[in-house]
Amino acid sequence: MPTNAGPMPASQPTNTPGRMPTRADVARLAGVSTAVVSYVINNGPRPVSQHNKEKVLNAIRILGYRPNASARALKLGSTQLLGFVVTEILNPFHAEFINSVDLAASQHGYGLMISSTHEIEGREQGVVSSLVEHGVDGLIFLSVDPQVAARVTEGLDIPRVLLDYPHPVPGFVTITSDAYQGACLATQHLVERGHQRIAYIEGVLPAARTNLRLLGWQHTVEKAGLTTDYHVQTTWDRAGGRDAVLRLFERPDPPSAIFAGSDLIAVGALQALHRLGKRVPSDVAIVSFDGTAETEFSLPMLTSVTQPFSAISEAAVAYATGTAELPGDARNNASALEGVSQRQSAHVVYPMNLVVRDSSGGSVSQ
Amino acid sequence: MPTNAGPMPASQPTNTPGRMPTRADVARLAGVSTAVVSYVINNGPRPVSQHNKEKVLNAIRILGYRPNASARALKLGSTQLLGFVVTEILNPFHAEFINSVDLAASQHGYGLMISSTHEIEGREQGVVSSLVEHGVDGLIFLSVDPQVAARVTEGLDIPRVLLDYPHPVPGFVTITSDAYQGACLATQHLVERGHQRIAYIEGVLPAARTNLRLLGWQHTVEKAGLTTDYHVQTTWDRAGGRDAVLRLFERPDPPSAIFAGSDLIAVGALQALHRLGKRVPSDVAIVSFDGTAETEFSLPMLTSVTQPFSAISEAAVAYATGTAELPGDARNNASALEGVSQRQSAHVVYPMNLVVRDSSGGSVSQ
DNA sequence: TTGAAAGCGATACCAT
DNA sequence: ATGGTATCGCTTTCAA
Repeated sequence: MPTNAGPMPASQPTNTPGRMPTRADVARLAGVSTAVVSYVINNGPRPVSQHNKEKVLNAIRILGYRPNASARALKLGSTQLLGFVVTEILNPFHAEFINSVDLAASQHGYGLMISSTHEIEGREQGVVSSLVEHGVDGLIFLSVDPQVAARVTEGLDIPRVLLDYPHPVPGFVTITSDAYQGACLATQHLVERGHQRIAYIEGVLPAARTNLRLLGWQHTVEKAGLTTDYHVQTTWDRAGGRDAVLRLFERPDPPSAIFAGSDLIAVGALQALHRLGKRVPSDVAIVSFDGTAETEFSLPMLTSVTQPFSAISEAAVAYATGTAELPGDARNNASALEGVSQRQSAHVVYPMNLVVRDSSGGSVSQ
Repeated sequence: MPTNAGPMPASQPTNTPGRMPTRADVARLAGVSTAVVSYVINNGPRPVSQHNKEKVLNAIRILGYRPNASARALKLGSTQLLGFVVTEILNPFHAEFINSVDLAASQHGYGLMISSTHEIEGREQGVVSSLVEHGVDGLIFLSVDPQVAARVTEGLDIPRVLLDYPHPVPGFVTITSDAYQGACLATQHLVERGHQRIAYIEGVLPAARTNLRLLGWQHTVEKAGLTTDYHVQTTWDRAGGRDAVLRLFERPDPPSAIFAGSDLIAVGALQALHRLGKRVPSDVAIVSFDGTAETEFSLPMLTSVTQPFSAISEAAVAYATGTAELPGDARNNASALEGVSQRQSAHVVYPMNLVVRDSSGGSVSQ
């Protein structure tokens, strides 16, 4: 036995072995009523004398008492839990949101239940049911089809937030970055570097969704008098970026610059260009979209338009917890129709930023 | 002046729309008692006639009834919730575990509460308290110091699992891959390709933790009669890998092969080698450790020893939910000392696998 | 300022 | 096979 001078285990509570202490135990030990214990723990709604407050705090410490959130939730009808539904956790873009939503939620005093559909068809229903039965106070969706999100949350009277969706959806708060503006930023950056053949690689979007990145690229390219001919569709992952570049460079007159619809696509594109013996940025320049952490450690480092992950996540949590103020006219259509409380809608858009690194020639030719 | 006359009396005493239907509503509509409704929902513990069962199921459908997990948890003392504590979500190694633990948990019918400490000193206490107060039935820790995990869970009587920790810890189930064997695999692979100067780059480990990767590399290198001189310590991230390579190649006789302690380090190393004009694998070969998704899309693709993420996560969930069988002698020290139920311990180790890709010359020099 | 007590919704035992 | 009901831990109104 080493003479471990570490901190001694704090004096163990000497209460009944198998049972967690309850508020009644605290009250008994402190010599007060259970109501007073509540008042102390919640700082209200009634005042407590300093004397009793200390006795209660002491009893709590001695017993190692922890409030039971289930009981609290049952009484109050609020769990202080938020549900986060995502299609796939390993996508770094999603991971960024998971990270910042987790932070924002804990700052608001909320717990976060995360559920991935693992891109399994029809899994949304089960995932949401589980979350709802656990009593989440609000739901945040990422990369989930709004139609599906609406269907599986039908009849629920809790705030629902859709992340990264470019259109308003009745009954939801939609929060997104300005993909059009971001695409313009990215493309304009390449135009200004003198590129004439600027390609756009993207994954396939659901038909219902306006393709704002495409629009931004198109408008910017056209305004510069360049061709919109270099538009390739693929899948939203690394393999997609790789394949798209391979196709692009089968053409007689391949592009000199690429705007990639996501970081993942850009990383795959980088790999393909490397295989083809093309140098980045001297042979081909690239700007990516999203600005996840890996853009800083690709070869070369990726210039990208970045998502305001924190701002979006904070807003999402604020709405999901009911903290955020809705726009003034948002409660206009509260028709009280058939008594179904029509949840308020809002559409919030944040601007994106251009971060110049190496892949666009940012710190090479200038 | 808004005609806002305060909160509307939204609730009508009749078919109150704002209120979720309860078991009593179902019982009333079905014309049975609440007990019968329970028996139907839980398939027991008492039998119910086919006739009544259908009436109840019907009523549930009509009302859109959802059981209230808070009430259930209060009565049963079990939330069907697991807590997952991690230091940092954006680390792809962690994301792999989040993904596979989420999958395993939902397959077991459990919800997952995730909390990151965001690597903030002392944040573990608050994070665990929140999880515990929400009543999680078990806790899973990843990359959390066992001392800290033990301290912040003191006095708790729920299963605690430590992921990716190489030693048994009293009161915890520790689950890990065999890092020693993995390191041997990786190093041996480089030895067999004829490398004489094989470096090992790793991050700094807590002093209390046996450095199994280092041991595996050392033993394998020594057994081959090679030098153990190329050992560099850095940080466990991409920047660390980059810096370590830069240092390594300041030496007069730099290594011809690198075993990287993590994928992130390998990716940073790749970047530095690129800067230095070294080609991978022809000038320098690399094998990485972990086998996260990005190893398939680095330039070149990384040969790596891979973690059995699914197997580890499934075991973790099985233990955390109390489903898994503990080894026979694990309950030996149930001394019932002072009535404090001594939780069982176990240490589970899974083997790693070598996946050969390009960075080690795997598909280049055959 | 404090205590007593009525519920929140679900479970399951004790009756029938 | 079914109904009535005490109970889980906590919040808060009402009474003192």
